Amino acid sequence: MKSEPTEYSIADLKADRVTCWDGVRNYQARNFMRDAMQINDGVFFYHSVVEPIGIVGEAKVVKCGYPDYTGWDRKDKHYDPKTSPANPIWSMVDVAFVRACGEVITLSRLRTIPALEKMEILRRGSRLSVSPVTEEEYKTILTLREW
DNA sequence: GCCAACGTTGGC
DNA sequence: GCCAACGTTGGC
Repeated sequence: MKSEPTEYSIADLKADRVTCWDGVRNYQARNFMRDAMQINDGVFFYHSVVEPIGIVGEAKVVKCGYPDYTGWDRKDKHYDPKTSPANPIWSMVDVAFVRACGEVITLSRLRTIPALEKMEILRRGSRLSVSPVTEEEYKTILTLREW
């Protein structure tokens, strides 16, 4: 799960302990949250845009896909007039903090790992803010450092 | 700050 | 239903 740390960082998640992953307004990313993510699924928290870019921690799913109610909140920055309580379009999950990396696992390092070659987030032009990680990729990333 | 890649919109 | 125009994302 990708986030710009100026918006929401791993430190924020650590402080909050649990957060709802609201504001995703992309259908593919929504589908992963709505249809695929299950309770206790592991999640890597990725900081984008701000240096150093990369994986900064681990979280887990504690609540499965449910309507993102910020979509029909006119005051919310992710307000979307197309959605409503009667017609919920967007979904979110809740994730809980698990642990932070002592040091960021940088994007440039991830790109050097052959086992991660096909990972969605490393695909050229990938812009999905929520993307799948295979079990093998997950285990590989866990070996990259002390957690 | 640039720009490639991608998703969305809307005219036809 | 096509596709040009536009807006956004995000690495560099």
